[in-house]
Amino acid sequence: MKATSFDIAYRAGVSQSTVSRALRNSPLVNEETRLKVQAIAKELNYKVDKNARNLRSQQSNTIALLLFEDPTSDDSQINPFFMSMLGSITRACALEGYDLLVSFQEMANDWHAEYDDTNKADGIILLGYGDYLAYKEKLVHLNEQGTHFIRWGAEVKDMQVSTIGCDNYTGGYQLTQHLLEQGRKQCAFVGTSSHHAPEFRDRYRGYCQSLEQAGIEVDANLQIDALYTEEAGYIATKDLLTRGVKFDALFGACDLISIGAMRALQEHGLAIPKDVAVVGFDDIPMANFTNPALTTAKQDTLLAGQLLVANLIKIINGDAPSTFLIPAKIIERQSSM
Amino acid sequence: MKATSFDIAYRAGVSQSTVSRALRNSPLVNEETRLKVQAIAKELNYKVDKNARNLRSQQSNTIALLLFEDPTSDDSQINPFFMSMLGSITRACALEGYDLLVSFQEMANDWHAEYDDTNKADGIILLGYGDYLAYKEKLVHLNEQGTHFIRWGAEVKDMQVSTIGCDNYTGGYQLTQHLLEQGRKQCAFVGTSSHHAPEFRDRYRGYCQSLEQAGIEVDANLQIDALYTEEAGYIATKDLLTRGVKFDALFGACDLISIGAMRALQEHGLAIPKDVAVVGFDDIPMANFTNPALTTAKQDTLLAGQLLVANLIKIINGDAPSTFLIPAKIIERQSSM
DNA sequence: TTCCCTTTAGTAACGGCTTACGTTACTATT
DNA sequence: AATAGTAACGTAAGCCGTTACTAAAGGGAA
Repeated sequence: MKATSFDIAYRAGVSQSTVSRALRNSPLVNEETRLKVQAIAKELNYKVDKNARNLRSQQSNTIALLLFEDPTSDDSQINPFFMSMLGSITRACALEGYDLLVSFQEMANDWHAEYDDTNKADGIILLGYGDYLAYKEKLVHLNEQGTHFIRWGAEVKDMQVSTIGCDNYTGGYQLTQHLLEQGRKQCAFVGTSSHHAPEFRDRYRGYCQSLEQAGIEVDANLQIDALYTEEAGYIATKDLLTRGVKFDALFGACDLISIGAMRALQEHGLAIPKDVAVVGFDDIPMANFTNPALTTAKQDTLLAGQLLVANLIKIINGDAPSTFLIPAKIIERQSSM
Repeated sequence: MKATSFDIAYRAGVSQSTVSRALRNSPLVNEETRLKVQAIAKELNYKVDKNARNLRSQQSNTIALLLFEDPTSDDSQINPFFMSMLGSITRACALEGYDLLVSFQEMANDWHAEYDDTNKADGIILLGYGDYLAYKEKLVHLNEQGTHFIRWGAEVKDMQVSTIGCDNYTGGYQLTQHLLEQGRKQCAFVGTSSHHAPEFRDRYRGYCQSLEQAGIEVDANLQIDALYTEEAGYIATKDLLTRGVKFDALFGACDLISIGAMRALQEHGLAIPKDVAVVGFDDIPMANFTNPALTTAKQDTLLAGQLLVANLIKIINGDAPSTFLIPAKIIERQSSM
């Protein structure tokens, strides 16, 4: 049978409340008593019952991480970038003394009331892509309910929402600059530019800015939609090629897209980077192992995780929402040089 | 303020216990009453407080996943294979109605008393590599404490422990068979063969079995230690090459090792698969994107996750521990053909 | 009508902990 | 000596559900 604080109290000859205090190192209990209690607790292999503690103190010391995947993938791989985020968030939580509840969700579901409301978690981290409009609606709900949450991604306009995100705009700008510096003139952009994927849109805006600044007109024919996956990148690039569009550089809106694009290019007999220089975005582990290795904009997932967790805890403790942009760092590899 | 079952009881004109029953669809409450209660609950946006429920019912409907990483990596990438496992476990938990608490641990820590004991989780899933001896010791502790747990990996001898694992032996055998069928004669094995890494050892045993069966003597010079990482595979292979060992095939004990090995081979001016055929193990996402794409033994992570979760739940419900081996499936790609 | 069985609710006892408040025994103050 | 202050505990009231036990009402059989 599991020992309770009463068992300890009995053996120590003190009241149960004293046990509770002693175990929490309260200054209200005498050092001697405290040591005795703690010794007995250890002996009995006692562990505080988290449910009881949480119920009483009305907080769980737990953070819920909701990971949204794009709807097409049921059993397929999760984007490695989010996996990396998950890793750093896990670590950050551990450091801050919080437990982490992980849950994969689809946007359509009623996730917005499942954690904070039930006292299972003190706050929620939102991570992932998804239908942006539906998403925004749910964020409003969360705000109305007074749920503590923070999200990763591009800023949400017209709303007071804590957001940690990458500086996609500058990242997109710098990547394009890099391509131009390599002497490339016609740079394709594979990835949607619409507001449904705000991160991609911002990268696209950076791309446009760079081109315009260099006096190059943005050519709509050089942009083609693609969402998140290797397959999407492959198909879109294939499409571009069969349409006979000419380009000597290709900017994939995320690494997976770029990897798919490289596959399409190589199948088409094009050499990378000789015929087409390719860049991606994210710096997923794979990027370093493609052939040639992929130039990309690294998002600092370690920092991102730390900021997400630290700021969420601030929010839990009553601070106002705040927003941070993390700079992206260009990692130059062979695919563009 | 958050609504409690008392609030609902008051509005519905029934007792709080009736509310509790109604919300749990107990047959002890009249249909009409039940619908009324449920309607009010919905209206008030009521959610059961998990802490109270768990405290009372002495179970948490939560599973804890402990992920062990090899000690060298602090902020580096987690092995993609485990990430894939994590994904499938998450999904399996969701399907079974369990929440998932994720925690990264180091073997050295006191993880063996942190979850089940505190009623935070009903059971624990152990995942990852690590110092096997220390690990085994902790497993004994867990067993003594009556903790409900299950693990992924090679079987642990002399112990009653539920284990789900891949059939590493047969996988290793088949991969080697595959290499032999390609006409390769001298096959290097990069990966430790010691009992510290039981998965690797089993793969090595399969490798030996295949060679012997083909009448080829196992050459100790062709085996070199390497643990888990790309870097380790790179260094080990480099070592092999500088020692002037001749081989026309290379079996990496896991994909990351093989990827590192391929890097070393290519730097050394060797063509894959022409000069050296390479195979790996795991089928991590990267394996499909290396150049050339890596032939490997796919571990069915989806099935693995389901089995881990399903069997853990059985154990939680009082069933005896049981063990399953999942077959590996050879995925033939260009690196060996 | 009487007795018994069902159906449907209500009452109240927990689950194990935190913490506000009350109590006791001393020491310090005037 | 009377009073105040303090350190160190004890008492008990919750936190919010679940569920064993009890009760009331209605129906059918004898």
